[in-house]
Amino acid sequence: MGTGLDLPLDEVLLGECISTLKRLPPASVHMIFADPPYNLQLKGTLRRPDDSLVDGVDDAWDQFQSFAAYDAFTREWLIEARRVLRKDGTIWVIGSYHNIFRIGALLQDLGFWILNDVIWRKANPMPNFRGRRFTNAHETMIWAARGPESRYRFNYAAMKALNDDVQMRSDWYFPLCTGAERLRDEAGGKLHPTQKPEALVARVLLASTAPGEVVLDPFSGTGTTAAAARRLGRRYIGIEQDPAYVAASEARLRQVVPMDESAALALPNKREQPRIAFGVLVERGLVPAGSALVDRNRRWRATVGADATLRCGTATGSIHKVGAALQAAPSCNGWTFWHVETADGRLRLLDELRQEIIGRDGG
Amino acid sequence: MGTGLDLPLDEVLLGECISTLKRLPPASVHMIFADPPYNLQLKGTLRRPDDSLVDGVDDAWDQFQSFAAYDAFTREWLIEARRVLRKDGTIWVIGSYHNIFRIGALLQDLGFWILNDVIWRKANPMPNFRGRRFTNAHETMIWAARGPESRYRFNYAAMKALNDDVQMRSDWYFPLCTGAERLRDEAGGKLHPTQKPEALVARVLLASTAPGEVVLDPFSGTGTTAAAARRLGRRYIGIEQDPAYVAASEARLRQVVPMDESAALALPNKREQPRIAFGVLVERGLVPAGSALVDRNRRWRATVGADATLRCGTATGSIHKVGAALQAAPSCNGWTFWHVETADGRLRLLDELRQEIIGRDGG
DNA sequence: ACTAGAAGTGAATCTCTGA
DNA sequence: GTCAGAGATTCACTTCTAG
Repeated sequence: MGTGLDLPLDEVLLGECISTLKRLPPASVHMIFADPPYNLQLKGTLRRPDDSLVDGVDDAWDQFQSFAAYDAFTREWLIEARRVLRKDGTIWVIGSYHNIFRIGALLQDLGFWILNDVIWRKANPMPNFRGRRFTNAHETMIWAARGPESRYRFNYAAMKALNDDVQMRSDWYFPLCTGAERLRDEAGGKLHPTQKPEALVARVLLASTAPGEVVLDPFSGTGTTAAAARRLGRRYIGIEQDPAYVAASEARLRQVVPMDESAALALPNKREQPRIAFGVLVERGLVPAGSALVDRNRRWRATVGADATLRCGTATGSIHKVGAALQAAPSCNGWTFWHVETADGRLRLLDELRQEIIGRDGG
Repeated sequence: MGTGLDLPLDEVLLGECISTLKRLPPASVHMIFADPPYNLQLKGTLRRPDDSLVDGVDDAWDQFQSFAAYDAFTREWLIEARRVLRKDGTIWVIGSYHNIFRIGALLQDLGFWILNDVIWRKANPMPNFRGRRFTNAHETMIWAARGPESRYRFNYAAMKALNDDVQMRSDWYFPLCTGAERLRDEAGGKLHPTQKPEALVARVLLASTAPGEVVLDPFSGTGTTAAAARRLGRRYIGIEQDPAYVAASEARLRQVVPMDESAALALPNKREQPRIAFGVLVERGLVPAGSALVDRNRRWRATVGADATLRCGTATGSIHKVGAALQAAPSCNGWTFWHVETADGRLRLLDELRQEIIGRDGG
């Protein structure tokens, strides 16, 4: 056991992933974005949990050995990631067909609850040079909550806004990280083999974190997650075992200018807005006691009581209950069902009146 | 041990998947297409915002006690599938995030060699009605050879021809199986809860089989694989445990008219309409978060958020909504209303920037 | 006959707060 | 922990119905 750390913030920690994770306090980060090694066969740098090197091998038996070693490594860092994750936090893991199936199965085995798999469709993938397969034009990200009961964060309204007011789908289209964004080594080549586009990670952060929350990347690499977090006003912790990448990250992060707080703030979900009781509208005289509410088609007309209950025929109760009863529906959102009639005969939705109050004094 | 079968051709066999597979001779089929149970684990009922009921998959065949039970079942049918597959044959398995990771890991564990994962992007997926996740807009197909040394078939030229003479990518865009193609029960409802579009399976067959070769579907359902195979001049074997589905398949297959290969390759390849959201301009930095947009007369100035929402006074929302709110108009096309200011003080319409992106990579 | 609008539907792990 | 109640939530496409 190494020395435990208080939660270090806005740092890229130099160290091996699993042992460094073990030094972080439990239930301390809001979100984890992980881009783990894809496959031992390709890289040859995979280490067993005891830190011994796994040799590249290609016969069937050793193939199995390799998968087992990869699984052991994956299981161990995922266990630590789950420990470090707050109860209602989520994890994102990106991979390709070489490793993502093993990761997904282990996530499920360890109790994580998959929320979506999200496809990164590459605008400019590398072609298949030998013409023996389909162009490998995507990677897969798994988004999972800590468990099935987690009350995780999903910035639905922000994602919808980002997608021209229709729900964001599970397939995302982004170009590869190229050009000026790509970090270079001294020879002008790419510094890191798999640097991810910052825009991809930014959408992940925008979807599943709030400004000020803490994002952990256990395979930090060139610091893309940290850079996106810093730009969007999130706190970050990176873990990276290669000192050259840590140094490059730090240089990179010094160049990142955080955006204005107001720009980083996403459109709030309606559930997150302050709750206004219908009674407030009555008390403030926007809907006077004794006045009438009608539905969109003026099919029903209900009377408002001084205690903010509605009455329509035999139905009595909250705006929701009466709306549901009249339509014989299992439920009804009274805010978007009932209207007041203005002096000139137009209808105004209760929800509009509520929005005015929220806009005026924040509830 | 049941009685062994000679290879039955162009039949849908009535029987349970694993025991029926065991009766087929080894190394006898060229390709397997499998659409196994997804193990959805749906709990309650789900209603649309209009209170209508969603008809979920609640069939007994999709119920498993645990991941372990699902894995045991999967392992067993995959072992038999591998036995039945010819040495140079390939297998396709389709699934969603509920099951595909387990299937992929087991394929690897059993010695299959993954060639690609292919994404079926749905043109018209069911939305996420509660706004708690991304629209689940795709399913995943894994394509694997029997082993790493297999000399598998891949009809590279045919795929390229189908895709306007560029390499076929690993993300495919198809609509759901609806309308006249969808088999109906006596009440006019869907006969099978998960019938796949024949066009999807047809592309699979065109990619990885030759005319006259034998295609096996161990979860035949309504016989989509058989129908596609018959239409494309391949031989087929289906296995299906529900007699009603077997009967429906046979009626369906009688209607299928075989076509020749050149006609199949000349089929129109419906392309997706490129749709650019304003969020794409923000994410790619063409309109950076925190920057300002103005209208033609510079009467209004709005700030761009990281989620592509605009903010101008109390108005917040999409470029369209904020434009409408400021003008007190019922609607507004934000693309032709808002401008960015260039360094030299000129105005550039958002619509121009969008056209540049469309021209560059189709979004 | 044609068109506009309404109705229906698809592999879905689909809420959250406060008492 | 449970439970009641407030209240948030849909896209693309096909088929049907009314005019």
